[in-house]
Amino acid sequence: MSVAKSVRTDGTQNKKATAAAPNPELQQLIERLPLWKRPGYLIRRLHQVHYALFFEECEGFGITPVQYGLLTILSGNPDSDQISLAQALGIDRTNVADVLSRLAQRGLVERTRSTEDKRMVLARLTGEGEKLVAAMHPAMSRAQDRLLDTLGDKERDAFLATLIRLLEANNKYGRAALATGKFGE
Amino acid sequence: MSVAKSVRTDGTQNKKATAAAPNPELQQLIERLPLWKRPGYLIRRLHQVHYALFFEECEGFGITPVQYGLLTILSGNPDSDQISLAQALGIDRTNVADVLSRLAQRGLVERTRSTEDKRMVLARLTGEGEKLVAAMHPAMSRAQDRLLDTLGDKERDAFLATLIRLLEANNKYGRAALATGKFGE
DNA sequence: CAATAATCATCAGTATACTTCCTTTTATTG
DNA sequence: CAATAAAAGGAAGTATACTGATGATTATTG
Repeated sequence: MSVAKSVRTDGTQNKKATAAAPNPELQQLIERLPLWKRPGYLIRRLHQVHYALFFEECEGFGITPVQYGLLTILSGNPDSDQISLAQALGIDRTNVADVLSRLAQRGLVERTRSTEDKRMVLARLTGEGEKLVAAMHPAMSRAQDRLLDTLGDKERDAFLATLIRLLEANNKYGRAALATGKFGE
Repeated sequence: MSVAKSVRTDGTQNKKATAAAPNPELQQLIERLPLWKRPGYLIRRLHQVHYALFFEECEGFGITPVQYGLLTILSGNPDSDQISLAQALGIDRTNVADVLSRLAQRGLVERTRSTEDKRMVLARLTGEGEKLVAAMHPAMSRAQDRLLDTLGDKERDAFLATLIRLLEANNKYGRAALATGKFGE
């Protein structure tokens, strides 16, 4: 079986994070595997973990995290166009169209051409969509809580604050830039 | 009057927030928007930011973060089978096969059937693959650094420690569970 | 040793998430 | 006001990331 030998030195060496990694086996792994020193890798993994938790809690609803995010926005902002939705949700506009079409196919969302601007397609929840958002909320919420369950209050708050700070600092990157407009008013 | 109309009044540049006093505009946004209270949402966004930074730094190489991660593992562990790679990289085995086939198509990776166990397909870097890993490393490293650039040493270390702690606690979720035995021992 | 179980890979299918190119509609301007 | 630019959406294509089913090979066991 293949065994790791001298692994490439990773240029992204930050100082060893000793605060919270009690498992010595894992600690050793982190030292030897270059991937575990790359924040991008860690974030990708955590993203996957969230998906897994979400599906575990929300099993039976057949709704993905992104779909639920979109439904949430529509719940507070009916008749939104696709580009506004994309900016609010932080995904690409073509992706919004894809997600909307799946939701529409299931009768959770309606789409209409705007009469004021015939370029726009406006989306809103159906009655069924509203019901599903409400029914699913507790399960979604549990998934969110479980992700950070292992942290104490202080560490959890610090983690969330850092996440938000990083997003703010890097807002300009990617197509899915945050729109600091007036959703939610 | 559609909400969407008034939403697209962005263009507000975020000013850099200090640690003590975050951007009040953003704070307000977080209060208003339910999504910004969901850690899963924030992590998804940060994941996207990392991708954007990665592509900005690594433009011209035509390699994605996941592809580079796989190349990194192969660099230290030639002739690995796909399931071992999947566990080391934290992605699904079917996905590993997809990524490998793209890398093989570009001549960066070779695949052979194991003679010992004819079920296994073993992958290794070609000379070209090795060269690319080395050539790309500085750019990849810059992308990783830039993601956390805005943080001070202390906050960065705390953030990484929490990330690792969360991954450790939730390792069991999803197909892509970390294998703590295979590599790095 | 044959039947069964476990393992590894592959295939088909779904859902994000993005790029590039294109059409339609609206806004701008010479 | 006609020519042009900008904006919204759509279509096609690529790359992750997963589920479920299938087939081939190896390991186990009755």
